[in-house]
Amino acid sequence: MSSIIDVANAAGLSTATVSRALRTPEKVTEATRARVMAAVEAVDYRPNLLARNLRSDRSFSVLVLVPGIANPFFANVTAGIESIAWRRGYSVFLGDTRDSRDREAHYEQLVETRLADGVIQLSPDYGFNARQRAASYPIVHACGCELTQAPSVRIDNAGAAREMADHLIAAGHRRIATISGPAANPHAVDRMKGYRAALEAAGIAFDPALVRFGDWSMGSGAAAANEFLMLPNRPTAIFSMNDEMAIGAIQSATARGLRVPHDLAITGFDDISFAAHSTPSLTTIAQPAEAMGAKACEILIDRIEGKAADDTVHILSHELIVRQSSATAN
Amino acid sequence: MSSIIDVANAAGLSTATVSRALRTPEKVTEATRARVMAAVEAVDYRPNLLARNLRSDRSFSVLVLVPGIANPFFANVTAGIESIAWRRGYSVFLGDTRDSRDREAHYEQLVETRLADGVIQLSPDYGFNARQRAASYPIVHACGCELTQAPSVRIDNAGAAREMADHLIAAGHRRIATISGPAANPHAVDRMKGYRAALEAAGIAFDPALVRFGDWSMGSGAAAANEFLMLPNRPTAIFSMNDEMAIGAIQSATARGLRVPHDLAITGFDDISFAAHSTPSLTTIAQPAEAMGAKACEILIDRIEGKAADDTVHILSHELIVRQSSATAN
DNA sequence: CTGTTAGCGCCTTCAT
DNA sequence: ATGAAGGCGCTAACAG
Repeated sequence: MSSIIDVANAAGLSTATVSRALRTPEKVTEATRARVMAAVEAVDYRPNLLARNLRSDRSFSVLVLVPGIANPFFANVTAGIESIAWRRGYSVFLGDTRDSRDREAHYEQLVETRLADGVIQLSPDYGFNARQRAASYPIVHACGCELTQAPSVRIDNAGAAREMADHLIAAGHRRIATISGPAANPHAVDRMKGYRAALEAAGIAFDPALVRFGDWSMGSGAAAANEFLMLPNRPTAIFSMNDEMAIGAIQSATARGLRVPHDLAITGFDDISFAAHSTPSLTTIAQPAEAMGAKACEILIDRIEGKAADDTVHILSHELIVRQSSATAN
Repeated sequence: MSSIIDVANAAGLSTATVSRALRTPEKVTEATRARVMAAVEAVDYRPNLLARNLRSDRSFSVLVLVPGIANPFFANVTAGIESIAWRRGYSVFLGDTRDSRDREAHYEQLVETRLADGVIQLSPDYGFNARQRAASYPIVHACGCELTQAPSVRIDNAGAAREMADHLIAAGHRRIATISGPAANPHAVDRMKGYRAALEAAGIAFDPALVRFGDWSMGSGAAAANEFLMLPNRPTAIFSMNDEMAIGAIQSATARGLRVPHDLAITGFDDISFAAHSTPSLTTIAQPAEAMGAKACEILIDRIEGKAADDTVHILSHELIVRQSSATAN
């Protein structure tokens, strides 16, 4: 593997000149630049970025901490991150935490050992927030909750949930069940607020029997729906806090011979690609997943490079997408 | 940021001894080891891995080239890769090629510039295979096709497609349409072979009118199904070459008032998580996505570390999963 | 068992 | 505009 020394020898120049010709061409004669390029070609030179990074104490890579890359929503956020990182010349380390605090901590070592210049956190988890305060390196949250501190990107989860519940109420529903995420999950907490606010505004009493906590998986959504449907006075609508659980709920309802939305309306949250193609298609809240990742990545790299230190909470806009699963019965 | 020198000073030892105490504890006294540990603690030392990697000319990271991380199947393969990389102390760079040759080439620079020790390729693309031959660094294919060279991991795509078509034929179908991936895609080519072999064995003439080429997306599956269903003599079954297109096909069929599987059987390929929860649930071929990624990663790291240079094609077993979408009519 | 020394490949003063 | 020299932080000889 040829080094810059080989190029220098081949070109009859010093390594310093070669370095300059490659990195700051304007500081070098047109002629020498050509000589260097020829030499690079001749010895098939590729800079050793390990060395360059050591020298500059920068790695030009960012770490993305994702609770699970197999989750389509997070995968989309990650895709948004990658697109910006790519454009700005950074690589991305994939840190799949699998919701494990231990794994998360291990991955943070990548930054502390100089292998990454900063991190983008996709989990809204509190614990990490707390430690973040003490962190000496740049962190940006791409999927924040109300309590997430700046710099961060998020949507108005409570507001979006409120809109969805309002939508169901407007369609005439009074018994609206909800399939929440894990009780302590910040996104679930925020969305629960919106759900309850909508009920209250409509004068509908909150009924704990109409709340079940899933784990965001389709199976847990199916199980929750089954329980709701065995209730003596069963709900006429189910507001699920993500699309996967809603899809599971549709499956349960259909298996019991119920027609969605005629007998039971079901709504999701996120608008993953499968929402538009489920049977029936799923009414949901569209989150700008890629844009959230992209924005977070822009902010992070700006920080890393010492540009304007954005210290705000960016609230991107969501959108209620009405599809078949909540269409007004007729 | 404290360096090994700070630790050495704090402990009253040389940097070499500190390094040894940390990396090869057995070469050092119990007592000095304790002193070093205390000093590490005292100055809050974290090794600079940029420096270590330069010294050893190794990066302890692998690059995964994935056509699109938002694709659930590839996301699962990637998760399998990450789990092994994690276990063996490697980090993973996410190289999302978005099916672009240009992006792929750029990402390969990570290896050539010493930032990654090897690459795992998820695309079965021919072009890359060709270049691979000349590559000077370790490459392993995780989702190979028949033409993919070793070392690689794959399933028997033709065999699996054959099984699926046989399954439909056994259920009494004679007009079996197929929604293929892009015509030149190696996986599509392999699966087409199996489809045609099954027809031939059953004495069913191959009908080009029953073949449509999608792009693996749900939308393309829906469009293809629509075309099939407008045919004067329409098919009674559709064999889709992935689950997404099958889900799109279910949507089209249902929208036209057809019942699946009663009026039209539909099958997929991959067994992504949504296959089991679609309405109706989807008959498909289960590919061991995580295991494929994991195996490929094991092979790659073994190569990197100079262990047994596995130079074989690993064919993992698939499984036909029969669900509602192809249940025998009754 | 520990210390001294050298060098991985690059870039950046400091000279010229 | 170019060259010489030093050093980023670490570890692997080589001595002792």
